[in-house]
Amino acid sequence: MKKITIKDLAKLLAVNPSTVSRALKDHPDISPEMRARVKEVAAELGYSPNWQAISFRKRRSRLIGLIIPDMNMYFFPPVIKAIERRVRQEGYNLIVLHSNNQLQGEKDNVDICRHLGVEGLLVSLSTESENLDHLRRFRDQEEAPVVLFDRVKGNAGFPTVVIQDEIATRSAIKHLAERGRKSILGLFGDPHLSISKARLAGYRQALAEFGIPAREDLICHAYSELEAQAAVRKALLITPRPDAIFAMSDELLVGVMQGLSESRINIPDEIAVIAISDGMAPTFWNPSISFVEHSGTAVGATSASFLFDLIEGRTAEQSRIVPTYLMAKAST
Amino acid sequence: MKKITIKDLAKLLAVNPSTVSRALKDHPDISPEMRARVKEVAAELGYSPNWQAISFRKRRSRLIGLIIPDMNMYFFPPVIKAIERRVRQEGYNLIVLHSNNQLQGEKDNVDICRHLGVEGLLVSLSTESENLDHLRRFRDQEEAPVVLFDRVKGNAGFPTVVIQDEIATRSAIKHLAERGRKSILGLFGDPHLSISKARLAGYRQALAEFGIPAREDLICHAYSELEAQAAVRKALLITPRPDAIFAMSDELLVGVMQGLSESRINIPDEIAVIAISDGMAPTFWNPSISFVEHSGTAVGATSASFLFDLIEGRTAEQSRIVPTYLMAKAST
DNA sequence: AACGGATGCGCAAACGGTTGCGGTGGAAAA
DNA sequence: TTTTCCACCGCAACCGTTTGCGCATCCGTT
Repeated sequence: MKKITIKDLAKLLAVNPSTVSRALKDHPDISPEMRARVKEVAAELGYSPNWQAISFRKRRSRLIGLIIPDMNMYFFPPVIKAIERRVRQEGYNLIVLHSNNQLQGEKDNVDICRHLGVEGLLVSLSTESENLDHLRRFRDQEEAPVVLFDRVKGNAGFPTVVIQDEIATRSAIKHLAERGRKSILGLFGDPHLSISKARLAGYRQALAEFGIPAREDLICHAYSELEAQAAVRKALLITPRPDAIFAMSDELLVGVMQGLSESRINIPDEIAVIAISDGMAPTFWNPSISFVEHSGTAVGATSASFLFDLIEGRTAEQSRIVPTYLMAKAST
Repeated sequence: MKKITIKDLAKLLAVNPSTVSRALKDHPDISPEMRARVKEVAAELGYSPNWQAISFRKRRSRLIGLIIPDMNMYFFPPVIKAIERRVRQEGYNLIVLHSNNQLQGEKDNVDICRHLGVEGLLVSLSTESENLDHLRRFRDQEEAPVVLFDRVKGNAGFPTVVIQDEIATRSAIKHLAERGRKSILGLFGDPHLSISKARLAGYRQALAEFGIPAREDLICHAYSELEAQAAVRKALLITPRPDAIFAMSDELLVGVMQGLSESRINIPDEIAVIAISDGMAPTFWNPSISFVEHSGTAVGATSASFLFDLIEGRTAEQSRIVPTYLMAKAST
């Protein structure tokens, strides 16, 4: 089945292709009657513009690149969904790429995006991404904006979208402190990540604020569920035993719960649990886990909107902050 | 920064663009010396071919469309990751679209794919997709293959990728029966889905095989975690109480566990639990849940490979089956 | 010496749509 | 009646790459 083109329409209507082109987009140079005729025939034959020809001619790909470190089940699914939605709203299309948490993978992905001529890049950094020159090169050579979200690097000269990491952590710790918890195990992710740093800072800050002495043996960094589980196992041996646990992410929360349920410790009587979470995982257990909501949907939507504002030159902001809310459940 | 083109190279080398084009792809008409010269200059100036021009000229988009009903956190993340990997291996790019479990969304997505000129379509159907004419039209008009995976419709004339639904279910029920469980609550998804039908069939079949009378009050269809939770709640009131639960998916398993932990029933002493799962969720609880592995990674990789085999005309198969394995844990 | 074939490159059209500019015709203004 | 002006449409170039074909040049064969 041969695709029908503007030239075909022009031949049928005995007019010039340029007239058809203009008529289809309501150019004022074309009479209303002609516009109607053209559109009628176009609709009849089911004409649909050749996307490749347009993006070639206009030198616009209408593509947005999304690079994520890894497709974990907790945070990125709603992010992707929200971004895809927003991107399509703007008439663009989304290319999703995984860096597998490796710098090389991230560089490769940037090259793919450059090759495809994407008009904007949304990046959640890999844990190896100390140096961001590959992104700078992309931004400068392609003259396309790059927005960092969630896993960002501060002061790197890129616009960023994050949650109020310190505040979110602080409100979680405050919640625990108000309930009389005094030795709070803090579980944080890769210490290279800015979110880990910020959340740890919030943790320390809150402890100080509520007069709880900070104990280094209650601060753990874990890279996976298993490591979080091991950290909890170890922490439970400390005397006196911690009376609360804070997990900075869903992944770590899962590890925490695995570690706790092993030793049949009662929540919240013996130990309270709170996390920063999208809100899904905390419902897996009984009692439900209290959490500070870190909405992937909100982060995704905000990042995409930010990117389009930059593409259109509508803003010069350096960062946007997604608010978080404390959701108290039975675990605290 | 102006992008450098073949014409630029040609001007610099004082040759014809066609020569440059051929030299870059080692066309035998071009002498080895010329090839070397061209490639050297190209590398020096960092020439990278204009993707839009190529896909326009060759009438090939090198795009694959992936339409999923909804981005749930359980099954699709590994599927997407595997597909993206495979697609990129073949030098293609992936467009991910969500139908939001609605027929209209699915149709819209197919139109987007048609418009983008995708060369193949991977579809996991929405629950509303009884009629598949929109996919048939796409396949016939675009002359591009369509592969249905996981949420498929049998006998619809499309190549499909599924797991051995009956066998997987049967092995789960067999596992329970061998452990002396006799009243097994079966939780299934939307009855319109072919996977629900097949798994229910496997359930009935296994019961018959192991001499357990089928009881309609132990068969439930749930559309969400909440509904699964409610179904469990209700089933626990039946006397005698069921001594096992089978959940056909991760989502339902979560609901089951929520329902069970409410009433503090001991697993596996009072009730055994088994599910068909990707393998992640079953580790959330203690004891770990036994499951029949339904690997999203395997389904994704198989689907993508199948699609490329069809694109290249390397196969005329009607379906591919992904094997499943019983993973016995402490819950049974 | 004439011929045939291979080798190596250039020419130009083509893909589908867009766009600056130019031209025609008719109505209004002079 | 002539001039001006605008509404409406056509002409042709152009985007970057590919490709069929043609045309030299050179080598080996008869």
